[in-house]
Amino acid sequence: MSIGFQKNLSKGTSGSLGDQVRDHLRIRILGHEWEAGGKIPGEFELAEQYGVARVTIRTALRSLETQGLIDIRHGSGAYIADFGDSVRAGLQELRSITQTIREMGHKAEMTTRSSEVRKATASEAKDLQIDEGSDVLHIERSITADGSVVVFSYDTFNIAELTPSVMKRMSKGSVFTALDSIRKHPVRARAEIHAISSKEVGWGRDRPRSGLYLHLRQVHYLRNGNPIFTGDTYFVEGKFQFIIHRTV
Amino acid sequence: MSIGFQKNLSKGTSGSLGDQVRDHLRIRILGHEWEAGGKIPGEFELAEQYGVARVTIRTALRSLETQGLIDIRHGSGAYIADFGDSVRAGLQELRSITQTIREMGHKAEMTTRSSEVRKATASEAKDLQIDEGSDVLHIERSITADGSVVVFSYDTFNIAELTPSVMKRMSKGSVFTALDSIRKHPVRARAEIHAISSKEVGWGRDRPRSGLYLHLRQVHYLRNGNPIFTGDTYFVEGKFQFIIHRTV
DNA sequence: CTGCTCTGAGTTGTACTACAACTATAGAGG
DNA sequence: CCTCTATAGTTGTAGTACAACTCAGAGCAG
Repeated sequence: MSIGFQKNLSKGTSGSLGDQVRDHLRIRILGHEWEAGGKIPGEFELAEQYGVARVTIRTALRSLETQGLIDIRHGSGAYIADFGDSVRAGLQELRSITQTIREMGHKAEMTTRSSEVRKATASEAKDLQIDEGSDVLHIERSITADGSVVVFSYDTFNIAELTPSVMKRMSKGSVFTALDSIRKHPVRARAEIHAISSKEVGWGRDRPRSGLYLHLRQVHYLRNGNPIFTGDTYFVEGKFQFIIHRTV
Repeated sequence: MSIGFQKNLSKGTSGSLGDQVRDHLRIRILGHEWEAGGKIPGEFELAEQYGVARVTIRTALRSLETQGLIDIRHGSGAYIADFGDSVRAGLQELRSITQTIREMGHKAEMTTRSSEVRKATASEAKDLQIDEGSDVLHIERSITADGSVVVFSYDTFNIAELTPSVMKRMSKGSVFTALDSIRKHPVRARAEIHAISSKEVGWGRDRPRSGLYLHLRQVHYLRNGNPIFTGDTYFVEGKFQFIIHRTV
């Protein structure tokens, strides 16, 4: 039985066949199609399901193994890595925060505090690989899960990579889906992680008393290696469970 | 020209050929054999260098791409991801802390504060998938880089997986190299990340004033899926630069 | 000379086949 | 009941072939 793969998913997915299969398999895994520790179908059967060659399945599985989602055992099969439900909030997967919150079963809302075009600072120019003083778009937002603030973010975009319509979109919804519409979806990010205790970060009456945050200083890159935007994201400690899967 | 691969590296490496090639290529990449953004040899040439099939090279490259070390472009080649030097401290790579410190060019020292066999708590028993009250080995250590404390760690091992000689080794050197000697090297870890401000964590006169730590709550797993040890690792904020590469 | 299109060599992506290496299970034999 | 062995099933590696894509250079039009 074929899944009718390319036709069903040609809109939402992109990249090579192997990448499409990987993304589709990830959805099936996170959707609990197989129980934790359970065995997924063999490579031959998956190849038949998707209507692709076994080598294509293998590239997808290899990627999922490196991400820690599955465990491939020679001569036996591929098994769902037993990490419990928390796998969904994997830090190393570059995904929309709001979307992640929603997939965990909570209600996510985003509020834009300010959005302005200004000149790049020295640090921003260096990260974005542009000249100091070039125009950048700076956005300050907060994200809530089930009504309580979990994230404060300060993002700065290289305006040369954007279009006016995208800039408008970003104030309303997810940054990632907005960038997706002009095929400028970042495929890679480099993040520095810090613990910080500060009263200066958040705003509003819902700002946490403790002032304790997990701070991600990020630079997002396109497939061609160019940086598209940089930002400081502050996760309110205790409100957002951060999981990371470490592999050899 | 062949690298004489299997012979040179059969001691230090393990796993499939693809894993060995991946590990060797990672060393070459981190050793700056190619400049950032530069192109590495083609798959055919690498296959010839290592004396393996192209499909084996591809599995290794695919893994390195998922880890964010390289960027593969269809019809063009594989390029070194331009992240600067900081790639060496990648959080998602499961490696010895002391070894990571040394590779960054600093002097690493480890001090064991205490090492005792006791009964597992409920939480430890759950993480290690053993019965509550089973014997576990609990070790408290601190790690310094260039003389200043960067890490306090509290680790708890499932004693059933250990041998007496390994337990002695672990008090002296790296946990990972000790476990390697009995082929119980963890291949995967699940870590929760927290920001914490506490005076209770560290000890000694070098304990940081701020009490601000990046807290990793980890469970380490063997290839067969069994947990081998769990632990709380506290990184002194500001002393250790944490980098994470996020990919789609 | 400048700028454009097109061609072609080079590279990665996918398909197919074949066999080696390994695993897990069932069954024979003690 | 236990141990060993045979065997079917699965992943790992090799080899070949071609498709899809990239990039630089040749060639042409202006």
